Amino acid sequence: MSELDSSTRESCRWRRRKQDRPAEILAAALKMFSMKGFAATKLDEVAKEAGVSKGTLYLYFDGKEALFKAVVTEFVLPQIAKAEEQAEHYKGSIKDLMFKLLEHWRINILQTELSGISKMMIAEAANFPDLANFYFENVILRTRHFVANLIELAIARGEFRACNTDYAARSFLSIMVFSAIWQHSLAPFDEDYDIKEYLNTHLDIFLRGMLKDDQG
Amino acid sequence: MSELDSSTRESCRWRRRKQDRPAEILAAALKMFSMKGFAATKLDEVAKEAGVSKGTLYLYFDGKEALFKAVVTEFVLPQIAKAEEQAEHYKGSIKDLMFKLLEHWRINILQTELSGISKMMIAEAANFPDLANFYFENVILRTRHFVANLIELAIARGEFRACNTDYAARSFLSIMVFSAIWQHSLAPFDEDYDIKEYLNTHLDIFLRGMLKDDQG
DNA sequence: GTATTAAATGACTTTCAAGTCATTTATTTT
DNA sequence: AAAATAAATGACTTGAAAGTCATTTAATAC
Repeated sequence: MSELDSSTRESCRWRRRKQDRPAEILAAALKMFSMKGFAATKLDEVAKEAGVSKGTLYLYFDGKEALFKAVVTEFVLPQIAKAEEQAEHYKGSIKDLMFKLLEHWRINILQTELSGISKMMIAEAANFPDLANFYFENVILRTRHFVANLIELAIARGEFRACNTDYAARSFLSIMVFSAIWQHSLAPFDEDYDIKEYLNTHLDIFLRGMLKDDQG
Repeated sequence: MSELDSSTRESCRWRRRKQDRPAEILAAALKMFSMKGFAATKLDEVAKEAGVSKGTLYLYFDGKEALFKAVVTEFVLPQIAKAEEQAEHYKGSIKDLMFKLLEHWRINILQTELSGISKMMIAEAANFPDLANFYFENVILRTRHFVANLIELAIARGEFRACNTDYAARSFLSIMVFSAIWQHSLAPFDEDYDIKEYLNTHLDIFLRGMLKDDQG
């Protein structure tokens, strides 16, 4: 009944939808932050995108910074959890797992709005230290530990040569983060840039540099 | 005489220094753009840093965008020319040259204000497409061709294995650009981050991945 | 069907920074 | 030394966006 009402009552200037508003606002915020960055995103735009007024936005979130933290918590952290889980149950070589992870990154992060968050945070960290600290603690450190553990495991298994696992993890993650940054900065000017080719070439070089000579 | 005057005449509210103003303003702009990025830099701040009023700034430059292009032309392009020249006269292996280039990058770019320009441009490209296009054409493409040519030479000499030189160049440059980005974004939160260790580990992996098995 | 509640609005206030220009004053010319 | 020139100023205009709040109105309770 109320379903029918909602689509037929054109007389309504707006409807009460307390349940759905937060999610709709967060989706709009993700889109705008990803497209324009933190400072350049106007809350009026987020509100418009979410189909509400700016006042409503302040009804559900304390302001711009709170909105961003909510976006990270809602959309980014679950992705990390998913990667951790995938690794936990993986049976093959670390080399193969890294291919899988990078493929997942390309399809589910890079080519979606999520990659805009990586780029945004790194682009504006210097101007928003509180956000930067939040992101570093919750996203960067957690991801780095995850990758460093993988590399340690690969060394223990005799798959990778011994090295400083912390810095090797930074190298691997640099590839991913840089691809996100490029995607949202100069890639539009880089006419025959092929993301897949870029990631594959980079991973290929990385693995040749990490594998023991008898592996491969 | 005029030297003495300039230091003793305290009564002057300001002095006419048409010759020196542009360079002083550019140095101030480099500093501020590097510290805070393009959008967040206020021209009042640049003026203050340069020891002039905002009006004077507009006397010498057409506005914020013109100021940035002048900064790139004045400070960034000469650095690329210097690298091209260094390579031209280099006698050793490409591997050794790459070490040298990365060392030069670390000392003369990364740890100076110049690295802030790399970071700034990539951080804000999406919001300033005109600047981004200028930077891509004049800085990125030129640098990429430079590195791709080096790699091609290394392959021709039998030092590197055959590969897609364009994408291998992107990989190598990613390392450098990412280090600049990190320096000006999350490095301040990354407590035991060691730039030298990061660059060396990354270059080591890159070269092991590129060298022919009999080289090294 | 009337009263009550609270979701939603959007005009308003405030703050901030880009860009302008009439005025001031250092320097040069005569 | 007076007149002319142009370097430099800073108060002002303009516009934009964050955050507020008195009012409106959809939904619910009685």
